[in-house]
Amino acid sequence: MNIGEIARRSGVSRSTVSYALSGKRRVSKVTQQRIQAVIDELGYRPNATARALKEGRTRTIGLVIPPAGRRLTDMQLGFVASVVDAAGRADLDVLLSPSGGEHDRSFERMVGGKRVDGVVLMEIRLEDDRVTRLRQTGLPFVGIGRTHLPEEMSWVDVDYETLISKCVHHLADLGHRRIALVNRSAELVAAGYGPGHRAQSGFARAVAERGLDSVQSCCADDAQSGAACVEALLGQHPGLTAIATINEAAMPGMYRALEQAGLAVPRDFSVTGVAAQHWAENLHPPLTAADVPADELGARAVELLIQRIADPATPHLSLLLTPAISLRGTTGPARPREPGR
Amino acid sequence: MNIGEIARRSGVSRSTVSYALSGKRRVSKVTQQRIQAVIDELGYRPNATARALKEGRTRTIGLVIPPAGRRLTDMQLGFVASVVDAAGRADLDVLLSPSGGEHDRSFERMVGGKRVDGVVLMEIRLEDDRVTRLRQTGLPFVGIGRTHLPEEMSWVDVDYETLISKCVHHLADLGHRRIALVNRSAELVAAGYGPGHRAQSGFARAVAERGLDSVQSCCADDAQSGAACVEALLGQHPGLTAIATINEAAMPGMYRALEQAGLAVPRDFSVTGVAAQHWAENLHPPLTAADVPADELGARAVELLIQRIADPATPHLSLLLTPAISLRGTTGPARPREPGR
DNA sequence: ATCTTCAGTCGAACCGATTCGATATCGGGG
DNA sequence: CCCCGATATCGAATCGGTTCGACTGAAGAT
Repeated sequence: MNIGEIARRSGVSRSTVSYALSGKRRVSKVTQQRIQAVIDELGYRPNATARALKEGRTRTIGLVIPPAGRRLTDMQLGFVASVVDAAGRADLDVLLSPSGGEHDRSFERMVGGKRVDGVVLMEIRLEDDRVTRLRQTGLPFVGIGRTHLPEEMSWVDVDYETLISKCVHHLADLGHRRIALVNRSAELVAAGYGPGHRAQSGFARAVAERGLDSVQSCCADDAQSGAACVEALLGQHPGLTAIATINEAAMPGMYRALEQAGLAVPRDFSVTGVAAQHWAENLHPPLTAADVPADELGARAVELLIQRIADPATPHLSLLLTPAISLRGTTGPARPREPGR
Repeated sequence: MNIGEIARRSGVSRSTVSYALSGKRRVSKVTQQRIQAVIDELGYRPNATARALKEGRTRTIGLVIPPAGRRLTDMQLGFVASVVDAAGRADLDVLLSPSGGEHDRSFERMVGGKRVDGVVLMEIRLEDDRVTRLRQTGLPFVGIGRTHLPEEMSWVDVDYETLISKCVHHLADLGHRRIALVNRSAELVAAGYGPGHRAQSGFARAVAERGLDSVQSCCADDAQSGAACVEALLGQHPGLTAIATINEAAMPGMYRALEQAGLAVPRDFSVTGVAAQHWAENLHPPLTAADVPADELGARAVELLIQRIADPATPHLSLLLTPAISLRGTTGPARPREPGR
């Protein structure tokens, strides 16, 4: 059933039906009603594909998420949920593409085939092939995250560098002298994952400023790895009294390892870092952390994208958030660990 | 840049370019190469929308997820991830629609506008408007979950009824005489959410068979509610020694409440239920539970859907999984609770 | 030399909408 | 009575592909 069928049954031309539907030209009241009656009777809905072809836009945005296999972190889930939600509010559909670096088929279908009007890109690397490709096609896009040349794109991001630095200063203020950074996985950091690198440099800067002893450590995105990582850190660095981390998924395991080592948080050991607000609040005990408002970021990314789609010539905009650290009681004054603990 | 541009630059007709690309008719070697050279030079990719219009299929499937606002459970995330993954392997794109009951705009766009070749429906209710609508349009669909008339649709599902019954029997075998079911949220159950109802009836059946005392309780999908729920249960039912639950998100809170009540699991209190395998394993302590293979279910749903898309006349197929209970040590012999605990 | 066959290519129709210019009809003004 | 303008509607072109039937020319058969 198509617009021609409606036209025939209403005894008018296809263009009249189209105008009746869109209201872009006047249609007489009787005709309008006759057409509407037929439409209601048959339950007609215009074919979105045909409309997209003619109009040159699909009313769909692409959302590029990390590739299959890895589970999304709570923060990433927050991004996805809020992007989908914000898109829905703007009557845009969302096409999902799980794709990492090199030309993924689904990414290429989406971008090359012009299936979407714009793209929200997650988990951006300092050098990112997908950004290159998007720029080359001229398709509007917005990053949740940014490359090493942030002026040349639109993005929203969390200032991991400053935040981790703040965490370190907070710990130093409490008297901690030896602090570890627990980063995301080694592969991710090696691949140039932005937050991983920026956390490293913020951490390095702050420990230098405060003259602290420090350890950097990478950890896969799951609880077991988190536990193993902390266990190793405790064993190898007896003077360690605090951890700052950006690895959400590892946090529960980190707590567990501390508990098993007989270290109470925050009495014997302090933990802080950066996490989605929802995640930090729901950990047990709730984590003192810089609360990333994932929901807001995703919505903002969509706003920027909609703007770029409307006018691709608009200058690049960006939004760098530096949320405050919420004190929830997982950090406390430094207290030397007893040997063996 | 379109196929006409390629044709002009290669000095052939548009149809020849099309045939060169699709291989559906022979094209001479020289022409083939000339066309390919132009395509490579310009980086041409056929427009997916135009192709979809002509072919009458979009090579896209819709995935209907629970509406915005509620966070997805780990199991639901597993479904989403595996559906997206399986679709990608079949070179299908995934269009996301967060929509619950009554005519959501995004659902209507997707289904009414024929934006997809088929739909995977999550979180199905016993009576489900979306199923009605899909059936009416004739669009192929597969449910992850089923209505109260399962013969009339294709679906994959977990046999919550049997599984919860097994959990109860397992607890009864260990000597527990008073058992609570912690269900999903009251609103969800009231709305006719399938697993909620089936868990209720499986529970009721099993406690009747074993002549047990029982309590049924609903609980919102988050840790805090889980804690509150268990606290209330412990207070109101001193004889309670075990819980069976299907509420993943509440589990961490349930553990916490037990701990705070001074009850050790499994020494003083037993917990079991149904959860995504990954989730049960990663809880601390790991939960004795019927392990739902969420990844497999999603993939199977896509397989069924692909089949229905290829031949919509094919009889309905379904897959009801009843995974075994993995003993991970959160259930043990019943032991009377001391008063006040 | 004529007829067949076949490989290779072209032109046109089509998918289902939107949109522009043209046309028909009608009432009112001169 | 004729002309004008407004209103309502129509027909055709268009978006960018795919596909079918027809056409061309050269090779092979008779």
